[in-house]
Amino acid sequence: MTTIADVARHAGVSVATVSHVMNRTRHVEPETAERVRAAIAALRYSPNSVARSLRRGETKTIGLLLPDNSNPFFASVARQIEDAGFISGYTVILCNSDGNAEKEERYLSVLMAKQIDGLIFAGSSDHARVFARLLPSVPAVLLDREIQSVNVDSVLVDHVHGGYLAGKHLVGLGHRKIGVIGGPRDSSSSPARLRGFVRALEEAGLELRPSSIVDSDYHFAGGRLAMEQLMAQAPDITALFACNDLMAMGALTLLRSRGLRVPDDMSMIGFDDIPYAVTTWPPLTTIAQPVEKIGTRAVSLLLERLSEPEAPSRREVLAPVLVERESCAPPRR
Amino acid sequence: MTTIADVARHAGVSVATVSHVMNRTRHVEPETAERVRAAIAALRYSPNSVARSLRRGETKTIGLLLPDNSNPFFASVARQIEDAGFISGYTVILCNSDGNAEKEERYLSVLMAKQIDGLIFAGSSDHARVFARLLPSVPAVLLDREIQSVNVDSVLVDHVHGGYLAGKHLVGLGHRKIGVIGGPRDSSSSPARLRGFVRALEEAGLELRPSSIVDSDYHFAGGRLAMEQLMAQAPDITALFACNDLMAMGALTLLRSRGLRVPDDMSMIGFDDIPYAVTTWPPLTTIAQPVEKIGTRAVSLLLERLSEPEAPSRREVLAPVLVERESCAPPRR
DNA sequence: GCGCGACATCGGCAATCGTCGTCATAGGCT
DNA sequence: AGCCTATGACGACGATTGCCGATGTCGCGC
Repeated sequence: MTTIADVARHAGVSVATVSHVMNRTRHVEPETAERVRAAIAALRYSPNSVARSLRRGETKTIGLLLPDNSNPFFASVARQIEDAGFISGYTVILCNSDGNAEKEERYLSVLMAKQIDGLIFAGSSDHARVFARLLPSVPAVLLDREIQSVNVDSVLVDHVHGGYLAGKHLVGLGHRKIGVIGGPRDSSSSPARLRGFVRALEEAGLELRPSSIVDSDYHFAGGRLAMEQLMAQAPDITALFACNDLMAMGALTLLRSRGLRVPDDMSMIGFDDIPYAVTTWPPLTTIAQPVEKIGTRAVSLLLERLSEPEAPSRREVLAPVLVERESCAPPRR
Repeated sequence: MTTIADVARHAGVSVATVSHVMNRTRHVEPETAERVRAAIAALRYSPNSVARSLRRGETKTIGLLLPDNSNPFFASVARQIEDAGFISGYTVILCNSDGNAEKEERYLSVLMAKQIDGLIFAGSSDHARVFARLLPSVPAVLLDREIQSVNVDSVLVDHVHGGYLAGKHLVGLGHRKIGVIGGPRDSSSSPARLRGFVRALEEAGLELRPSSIVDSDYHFAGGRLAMEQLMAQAPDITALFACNDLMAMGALTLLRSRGLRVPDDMSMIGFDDIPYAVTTWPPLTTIAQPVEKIGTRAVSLLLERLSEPEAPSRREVLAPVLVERESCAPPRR
């Protein structure tokens, strides 16, 4: 390891001068500066960020804590965040909590110990506890959650509106008996999507019978299972709203194995617009979350807070949009 | 920020004692230790990892540099690596290079400056340069690449064998005219897969006509396009080998839009076994890469090297396996 | 034209960030 | 006296930065 002292010696100046040359933090005689730069190049010196962080009190690192980076939705968000962060000179530490509160807490402790400059947190279920203890001590941006606290901003998606769009679309096509596959009850998103969906039905004078809704887990296999149960409970439905695309895809598979065709026998709409929604047959009509925006806005909010720690906390609400593909049609019966 | 000195003061001992209590690095009178622990708890003290890293010369951090974490294959690998690393007390810095050599180099510099303890690198194309300059200075594990160098291990998948399995499977079903959609020529994997595939054909006395192979880019849209071109160039093929699942899925979509049915009119086999391969209709027969193994083995190799820096470098070859689903059948004509 | 003080320019010393490990020391025991 | 045992003091680790000192430049008054 070559250090700044080696460079200083090699260039015949003090370490202070080397530091000032690197950081352009005060004027240095051009000739001297050149000598320093030559020494840096000759020794292939690269400053030790750990030492720098200790001294400066900032690590140029942000923590990204989410349930599962292999879920395509989070994968995209993570990608956006990593990109946006890197452009601004920040590096991202990736953490997968599986939505497990205990894991979240462990990760948070590690991240705090590592002195991250900021945190982007996609919590899953109930973690008010975690928040209360740890969050306010580091600038943070919450995804799809909010708490009232200094230092914590939120990027939210208007799930209620998304659900409403989904309902409106199906109702508009003429469907009257509609089934639903819900996500986890303790997620922030699924209940909201449902709420909006129900409102759309009500506006059309329809109601959602308890028998035509089955809760599941946001996964492919779960969607398949839920669809099976739904067929048994509510065989007369002509359309389906799945609270995310993965479950919609699972449901699609089940329908096909039963010889039912989409959209002829059953219309189907999902939520998220993951990249694989175009991959099914028929391509899935869905409510798109603005993934790129979520990531880039989260980073922006975080960076702005870093530069202005005392600003009032902000919540940014992004609008989902309906993406019509080919899995919805008017009912035949 | 509370520091070890605050704890020492609060407990009425020296900082050395506090440190030794935390790290169990020398005997401390139980009573004193208890007092120290109480102080730690009372002050909610957590040691500053940055200072610790500077002092100890290790950061408990590994860098993960890959083309794109939103590609489902890499997403899964990243997940495995993050999990395995965390269990052993390591934290992961995520970097996306897009396979761009310049970006790779920039990321590597940053990672080195941050004093990562080790690197897991899924390089994409030509980066001998990058390697030569930077790699040997940090313990590293290469995914799907190898270079001869101390300090660098490799986890490889036997792509040749995978391609061979694919070819064998199609030939075994009776196909004689087979099309291929290739990946990027400069990737490490695609040419190898092709090589194995061709060997399987040759063993059956078949040859791969140049007109029945189209190169693409490993993406969904690329696969769709390639399939279109292939239909024009080689309309008589009865089966297709796509060098990855995403392209297979694209091809599938195109076939469907042309009114062709899989596997009745065209058999199709992919490569990777991404989670969405079960999601298509029909579910995709494919050559599975052992994703979990890739991640966990990479971490193991890295940790072993960290504990034994001078050990001879190792290459670990993992075997892909055929996963039969429903996209292949004997030819009808 | 000369002498002197004010001021700008440039570089080095040393303190500092928080932790850990080595060496030193005080006390109690045999 | 000699030897443990338990703990404390202190100097790295590598970089940044406030402060001071040395040198050079300039202007002014006589």
